[in-house]
Amino acid sequence: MTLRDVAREAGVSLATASRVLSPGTRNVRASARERIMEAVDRLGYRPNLTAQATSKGTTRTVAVVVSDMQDPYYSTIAQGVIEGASPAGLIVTIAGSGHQADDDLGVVRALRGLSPQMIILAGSRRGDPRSREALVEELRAYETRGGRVIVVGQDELPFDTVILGHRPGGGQLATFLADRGYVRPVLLGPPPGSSNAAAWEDGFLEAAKLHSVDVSESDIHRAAPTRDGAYTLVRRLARHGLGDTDVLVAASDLMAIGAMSALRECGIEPGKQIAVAGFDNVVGAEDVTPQLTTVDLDLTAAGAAAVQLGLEETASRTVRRVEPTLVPRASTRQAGGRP
Amino acid sequence: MTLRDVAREAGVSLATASRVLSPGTRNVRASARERIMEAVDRLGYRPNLTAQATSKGTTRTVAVVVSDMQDPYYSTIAQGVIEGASPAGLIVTIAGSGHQADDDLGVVRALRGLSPQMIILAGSRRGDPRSREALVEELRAYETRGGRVIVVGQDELPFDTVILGHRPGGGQLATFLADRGYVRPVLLGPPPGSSNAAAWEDGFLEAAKLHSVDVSESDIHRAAPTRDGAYTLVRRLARHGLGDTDVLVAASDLMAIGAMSALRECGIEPGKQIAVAGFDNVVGAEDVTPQLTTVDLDLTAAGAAAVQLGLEETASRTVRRVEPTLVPRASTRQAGGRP
DNA sequence: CTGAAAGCGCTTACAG
DNA sequence: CTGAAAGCGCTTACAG
Repeated sequence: MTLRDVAREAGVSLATASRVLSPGTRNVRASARERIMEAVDRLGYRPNLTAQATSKGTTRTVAVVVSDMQDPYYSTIAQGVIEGASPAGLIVTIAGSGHQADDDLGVVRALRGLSPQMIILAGSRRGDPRSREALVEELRAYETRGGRVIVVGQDELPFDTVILGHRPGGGQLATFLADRGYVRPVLLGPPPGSSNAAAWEDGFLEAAKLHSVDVSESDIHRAAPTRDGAYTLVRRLARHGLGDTDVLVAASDLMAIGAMSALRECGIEPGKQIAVAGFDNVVGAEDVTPQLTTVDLDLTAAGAAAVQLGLEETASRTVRRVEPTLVPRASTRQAGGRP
Repeated sequence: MTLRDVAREAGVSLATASRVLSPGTRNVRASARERIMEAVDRLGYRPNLTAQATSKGTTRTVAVVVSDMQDPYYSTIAQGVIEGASPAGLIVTIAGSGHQADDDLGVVRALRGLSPQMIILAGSRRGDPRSREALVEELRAYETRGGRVIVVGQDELPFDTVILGHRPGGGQLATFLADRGYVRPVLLGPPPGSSNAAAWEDGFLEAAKLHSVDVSESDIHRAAPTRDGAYTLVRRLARHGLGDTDVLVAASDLMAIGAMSALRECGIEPGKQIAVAGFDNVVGAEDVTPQLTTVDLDLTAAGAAAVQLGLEETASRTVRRVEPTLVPRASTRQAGGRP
């Protein structure tokens, strides 16, 4: 079933059949158009996208690069992309590396060969300068051939970007906690290398300082940005004594949730003896006990915004922001450690 | 940067350059091979996968079709696929529909045009017979052109299949609950149309009957298979009184978690007055209070198994099974409603 | 409005 | 072992 078959069936040339089926519908006589569409239906013709791609140099496809399929942070962005792409008739393709160690570079390389119309980079690992350089170069080359690249999250790459609310969200959280009387926070973040987490941390520390809440380097602990990473870390911390810590502030809900379980197992009631706050507002954040105070990033909107941005032709680097919303819940309802 | 450039740079013909770079590495003199590889490096040549695809009719790509990106059920299978595909040098592409209403058919149609080497169908919506017919036809056509299709989950499609433990898992759970003394279960399932849920239900009911636990049609309630679906349903049920129900058995952890929150808000302590059990063992199942009893399906293994199966040439329909494991936790620790 | 022809970047018999 | 040539399925100036 090729276009040639359709053309023959409709009694026209390959060229006019192509003209009818391609998006940029050129002028074709109505009768011819009809016959062709009929033939398409009758034959069950399905255009070969890869052939279109080698001919036009691009596919009506948007590729999303994520670091970890399993992390709700990424799957929510992906969902937003799907929702944004669907009305535009674009099909979305999600690629992620299986191992933490793999950087985004390899994935982008493979993806480029597929000639998507745009690449949305949602991964947030910063990587060393060397591989960052290589990544940028790879993406630039892709742009040169007409591709669009959109970054979601980090604000450090020279491409059109959708910035999430990590920084202001961290700030809102710090202000909220200070208002509630919490003055001895301990931060649970990922190891260096995540620009999202860095923004969150900066935002938090800045606002904390403004409210005279002192957070020293020794109050910041780092672990793999997963449920288990935080769980293990907090078990260890609790063993050594959490001192007069009055609130645990995690870089993600997943980490916060792991932290809560660890506290509980160490005989510390989360939300009671020590408050807990997360980040992201994932499904499930309101189902743990106590319900988790967090910051909603509206990741779905961010994903959709990325597609929109990719559909536009921008003259220079364009940045779009998605605003965060503080979601206060029971895990920070008790008064602080000190009045 | 095309193969032609590489060939010129290496002083060979397009043909031999192609022979060196293609997987099925035919005999090429070592010196030529070296010069070509050098040229590839020097020029930063990246093969155009879509061109390869139109020429060979297939891409070294595996496409996964899911119903909902956000559901951990699907993202875990996807992760398994990625892990299975990576060593084989296949890049994976995940496609899902944004809306519940869209069936898998449209996605498969679009995907076919991309000529992946295999399509892994993880969606579990059964759809009406008509669209099922169309889906099968579409996939058959794809197979005819050399593609491989693997179904994960449902056992009702005429293709190679990886069967998950919904049926035996449901049975294990029923047996376990009966042993614990629970005799008045209420089931929380999705609306008809999910074959996974149907298998789970069958397995549960069959084993329950074996243990003289009676479950009538009126003990089975249905809602959207999401956290919110179950939450809303259980709020409603609780208002009308849950009677002497002693355990809520949900078709997924997500539903179970929503149910727990609903119970709690209605003044019923989950795990205490009414036990709760889930299915899937998602991240977070051990972080709710009480920790959730569930069944682990090993979805990662299933995803990897699907890729393996797709790599093999099977003579006739081949079925692989992944065994479920019961994970007893605190949410079913109390004695049953009746001794 | 429409067709014949060249071209997209690669692969693969076919003939040396 | 290697090259010239045909072909994959589609698109798009070019010339009617």
